[in-house]
Amino acid sequence: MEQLTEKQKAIIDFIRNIQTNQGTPPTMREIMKEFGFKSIGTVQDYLRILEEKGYLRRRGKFKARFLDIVGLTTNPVLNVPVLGQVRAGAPILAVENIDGYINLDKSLLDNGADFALRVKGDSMTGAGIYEGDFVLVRINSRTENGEIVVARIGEEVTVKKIYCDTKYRHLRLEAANPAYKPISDPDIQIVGKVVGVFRKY
Amino acid sequence: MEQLTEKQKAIIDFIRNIQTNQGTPPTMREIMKEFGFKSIGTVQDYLRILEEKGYLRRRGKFKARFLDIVGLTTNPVLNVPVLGQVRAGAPILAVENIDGYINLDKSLLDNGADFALRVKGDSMTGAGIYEGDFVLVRINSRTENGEIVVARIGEEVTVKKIYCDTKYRHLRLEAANPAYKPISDPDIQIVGKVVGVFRKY
DNA sequence: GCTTATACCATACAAATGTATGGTTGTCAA
DNA sequence: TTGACAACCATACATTTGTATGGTATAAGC
Repeated sequence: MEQLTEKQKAIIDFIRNIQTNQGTPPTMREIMKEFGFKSIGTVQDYLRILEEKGYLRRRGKFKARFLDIVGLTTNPVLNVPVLGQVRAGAPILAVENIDGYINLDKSLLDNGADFALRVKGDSMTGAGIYEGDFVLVRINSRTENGEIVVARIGEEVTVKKIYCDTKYRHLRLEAANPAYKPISDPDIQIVGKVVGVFRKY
Repeated sequence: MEQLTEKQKAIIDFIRNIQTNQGTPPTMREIMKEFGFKSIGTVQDYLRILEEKGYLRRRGKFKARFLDIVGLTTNPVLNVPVLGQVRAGAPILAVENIDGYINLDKSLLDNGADFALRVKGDSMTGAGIYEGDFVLVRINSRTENGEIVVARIGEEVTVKKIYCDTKYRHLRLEAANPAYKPISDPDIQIVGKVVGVFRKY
């Protein structure tokens, strides 16, 4: 694709932003206002150039808001619930456990996620998961030895590495922090596999 | 929510369909055509009813293609470019450096992000940032000592902790991995501050 | 010097699109 | 039978929005 100047790039970024945020592209006059142009002709020039360079397409003549950004992945967005405190007895995804929702680009995850969980404690710092991080969890995904999972023991929900002691036929949870001991409780219930982590600074 | 008749439901389904498929809602006359109405007034009636019943909203008067389907409204989404290889000389956000785009829920970040970068190497594992992680970066944000930043030295772009040696009046980059030595290059250029991390398993 | 490209401005006009107003017909409940 | 409501039609008009045309200034390249 041909080079764009700074200004040209700013224009196409603006169009892309409006498109994704309000679900419809801007009009030429809206672009004009945004960039402080005093003439609509200026915008016409930019759009013509962007079209010639292959970054834009127009669908039909005289159509309002019919700019198409070439290559704009209208990425499917995943809407996952964020779990708060989990109450005893209640199923993990019960409405009363849900704290809110976040959106995530599907392309960030291979197979989607069923919920998110805010991490408490420092038991997984050795694996790069810190207190306050969001972990994204896929329920009922097949897990391998050593993978990071969300498990439930009674009303406690934790993030740990899972191991299966085939000899004794029970599950073992291990922290990624030497300060914590492995857990081998017969009541361990694997909720799902951690498929992503998000941290905010 | 109030009940809809068959026809009313068909209308809103059509609007939803057009919105998701072509990225912009239909005009009233397009709706008219689709359903074979002979008068624009018919569509006006339907839209009024759907608005009264709470299934539709209009943004502004006399605006083209500004129907909003209630409930389809996704949270504000940030569309950030993902940087690939950075070429020498080129400004960091030059089009040729951009590998693609990802969408992120705005609520995940306090002040937005300007671009994302795929992490290379293991120099920040001590801070929970691993090879392959995406870091989200805000350009020109004020940085404090010890914060994680993206810096540029020539055509190399790295993620490190930043420190200002006031005594010697120069910047120092430190890895979060004892295997790496601090960098004190006069050409260090701070690109932005790391405001988020995302990792996929 | 000439051409080309970028980056603007100004204005008139055409087409699309939303709005306002006032109808008709049929059904169903009070 | 009256009234409310859904489901239409018709037309004039206001406003937005895209198009067309013709400018100016500056810098780069031949």
